[in-house]
Parts: sequence; structure tokens; C-alpha cells
Amino acid sequence: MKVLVIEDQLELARNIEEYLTKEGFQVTCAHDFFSASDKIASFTYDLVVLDLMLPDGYGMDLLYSLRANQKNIGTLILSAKNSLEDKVQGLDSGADDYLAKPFHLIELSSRLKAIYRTRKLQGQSGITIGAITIDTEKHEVLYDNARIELTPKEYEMLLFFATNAKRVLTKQNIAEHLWGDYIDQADSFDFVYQHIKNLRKKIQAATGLDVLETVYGVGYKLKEL
Amino acid sequence: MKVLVIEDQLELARNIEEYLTKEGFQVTCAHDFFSASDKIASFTYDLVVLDLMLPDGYGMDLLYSLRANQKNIGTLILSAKNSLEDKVQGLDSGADDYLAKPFHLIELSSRLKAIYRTRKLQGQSGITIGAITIDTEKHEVLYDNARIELTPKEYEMLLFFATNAKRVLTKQNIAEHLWGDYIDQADSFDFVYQHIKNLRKKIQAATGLDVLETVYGVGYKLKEL
DNA sequence: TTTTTTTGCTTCAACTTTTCTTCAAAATTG
DNA sequence: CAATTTTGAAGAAAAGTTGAAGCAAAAAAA
Repeated sequence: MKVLVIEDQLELARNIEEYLTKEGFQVTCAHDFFSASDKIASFTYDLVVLDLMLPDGYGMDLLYSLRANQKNIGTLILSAKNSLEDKVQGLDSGADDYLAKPFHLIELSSRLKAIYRTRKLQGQSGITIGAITIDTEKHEVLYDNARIELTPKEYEMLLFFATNAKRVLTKQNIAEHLWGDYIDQADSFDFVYQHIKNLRKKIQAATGLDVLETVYGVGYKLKEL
Repeated sequence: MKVLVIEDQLELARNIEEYLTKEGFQVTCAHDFFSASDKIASFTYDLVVLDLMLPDGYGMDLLYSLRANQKNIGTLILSAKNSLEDKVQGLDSGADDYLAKPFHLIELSSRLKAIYRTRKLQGQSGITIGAITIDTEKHEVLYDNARIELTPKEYEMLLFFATNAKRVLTKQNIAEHLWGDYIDQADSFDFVYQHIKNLRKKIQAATGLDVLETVYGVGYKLKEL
């Protein structure tokens, strides 16, 4: 369950991150409008926690663009104001839920889970890459009705590629996505090679194809099939 | 999906109606005992949302009569009291779920969907997993006309798997379902292993099959039989 | 073109995490 | 109280992840 927390108060953001991580979410933080919209554009999240009162004041615009882009992202709005206007405006513009500050982290967590549960039912659970199907409910990958057995990291990685089809993903992107933001910048991310290799090998064995294309000096992307 | 909302607080009823309609339910409202039982007698609903604290106080009677009439209606109880007595009484009298006020509409919606899903499966005179039949009325599990004796937890777990066929359920999912939401997040859920093991063992002994598949790093799911 | 450097790939083994099992204590039920 | 069921702790077994070193390929420099 991947969450993007958009909150300019650093300490609050950190608290939320810590708590939600403990609760099993995969949390990424953004502290202003630009880094937020950048992250949304680049990656796929299941949920967005959005503080409407960003310093540059474009919180609501973010919400509109999420809806306009038809991304199936669950949204929960945070706001210092508990006014009805704010709430109505937030929910009208397509947010799934609204939470007034101050709030309890456990409340935030349980609402996020509720949003996620509902959304998952609505959305269809399969993603396809050519003749390969990823069924997220069953957590399995199929090719021609035959299962391709993947380890957790391999599965996550394939799903990451599938949800970011045709985009080139750097080793760092992959590392951050699979291991979270806490990854040390100084790290070499070399372990990503292993998983890329293993994933390729298994898919090759099952389908005879290499679905990943190496972009030298940059990263990897899904081949168009 | 037709829902009858029985709630005397007009504004709350209206909010519920609006929200559920947006979610794709077909909603009818009743604000007192008599109009409610009238509507139940005249029309067919899939689900009933019932506030036990009706002004004329007959909420519970409505529940009894629903059960007595053997209508296959899913019921969810609303109540201002969050007391255990109320919850126990409500569920004992045959309600499918219970929600304490104040609640979030999204929560109501997602629980209704869950009830509906479960009921739809139960309506088909028992749930089957391959050659195994779960008779929810008699509360027993059969294979080839022979009973498989399960403990309460084992039974609940098997039913949970059956009603979420082929979906991967995590240890946490299982823990939350069998022990309720109050489960401590810090817990390790390790005790689930025991029940998984016992369930497997008994089914294996009876059928020679292992119906549960371990999805490493994620959870368990029913095998396709 | 040849050499050098950078980047990516592979192998192998150590390490970590997750799952399974055993045994026994605690709790529950009749 | 006796029998069954549930829970907890510890360790074994299985599965997956990570790191180091060397080789291969691609790009850049000479």
C-alpha cells in the first residue's frame, strides 16, 4: 500500500511517515507542491494524504489534477480548518475523505485503510504486459495460463515496471520504490542488478522473451510488446 | 444493489442516502418502524442499514422479523452506543455487521459491500472449495459426506478463505478478521501459523489435499482446485 | 583503431527474513 | 475438574536477499 504524504510541516510529516510505516504502509513524503506533483507524475501511489494549506497554496490544484489525470488514487485531505466550506470543497473536488487537524494518527491510518479497501473493490485487479498478466489480488503473474513464480522483490519490481510502462526507471528509482525513501544516497544500488537479472531469467524461461530493455547509463524500461 | 436505510435522524439519513447513491447503491429510506416494516414487506432489498435506536424503539424487533421471514437480506446495525452489550446483542440476533456512531460513510459503504459479497456466496446453499462443502447453517464442513471436525478458529478461517476465494490474505488480514479490529498492530500475528497448520493438517487428513497455498512474503490463498 | 574508463552482468557464498514445527503453558468449555 | 482449544516461545527449515569479485559490453578518450 503506497502512500504519498504531502505536508509542509516537516515534523508532522515525519511523524505521519513513521506511524504509517509501522502500520505497514510504504510511505513517501513531499513537502511542497512541486516535488509532490513531480512524484505523482513519475510514480504510482495507491493513496495520497494531502495538506490543503501548502505554503505555495496549490493543494487544491493537486487534487484537481489527480482527478483530471484519471489516476486511480485514493485521496485524504488534511486541513487545519475544520470549516464546513473546506470540507465540502474537498469532498466535492473528489477527495475520498477529510480529516481536520489536529488528529490522531490511528484515525488517519484507519481511514486510509478504508479508502484503500473501497478503491480496490472498484478498480479492476489486473495489469497486463503484452501476454503477461499481473493479478494483484491473487498476487500472481500469468503467461498463457501458466504461473510465473516470483519472489516478493521480483514481483514488486515487475509491478513497478507495469504501472510505469515505457518509462525508463533508474536503479535509484527502483531502489527507492522497493525499499522506501530511507535508502542511503551513498549506496550503490548494485543489488538491483540481482533482481533485474532474476526477473529477466524467470520471464525468459516462461515466455521466451526479454521484457526489460537496458538503457545504458540510465536504467531500464519495459519493451513494447 | 438495493439498500433500505432505516434511520430516524433525517439529516443523517439524507447524508447516507446521498453517499451510498454516489457509490452505486440503490437507496430507499425509512424513518420509523412502521414505514420500515411496510417497505420490507412490499419490496425486496439486498441490504438493510438499521438504527437500533428508533424513536418507537422497535429496531430489534425488525431484526428478528427479518430473520424469521427468512429473507436473505444482509443487515448492518447502527447504534449510538458502542457498548459491548449492544454489539453482542446485535450480532447474536443475526445481524451481519455492526457500526458504532459516529462513523464514516466510506466505512459504511465498504462494510455493506463486504456483507453483500459474503451473502451472495452463502445464498448458493453452502460454499464449496473443490469437493469440500461448507454448510454455514449447520456450521459444518463436509468432504465426500464425511465431516471434517474443525475448531471454531479453524472453521472461521476456512470460511474466510472461501468467501475471499483465491485472493491472497495476509496474516494480518486473517488476524483482524478472526479477532476483530482491536488487534494490536505491534503484535506479530505469529499465532496465525498455528491455525494455518492445524487447518491444513485436518483437511489433508480428510482429503489428501493441501488447499492452502503459501505466498512467500505475503500470505496465503486457496489453491485452485 | 586501440586503449581506457565506465557501466552492466554473472557467479557464488554469506546473511537475513519468513515460514513451519514442536512443545508446553494458559485459557476456555462442558 | 477433565478435555479441548488457543496462545506463546524457541529453534529448525526453507526461501529470499545482499555483497564481493571478476568478467563482459558500451562509451569515451587517446
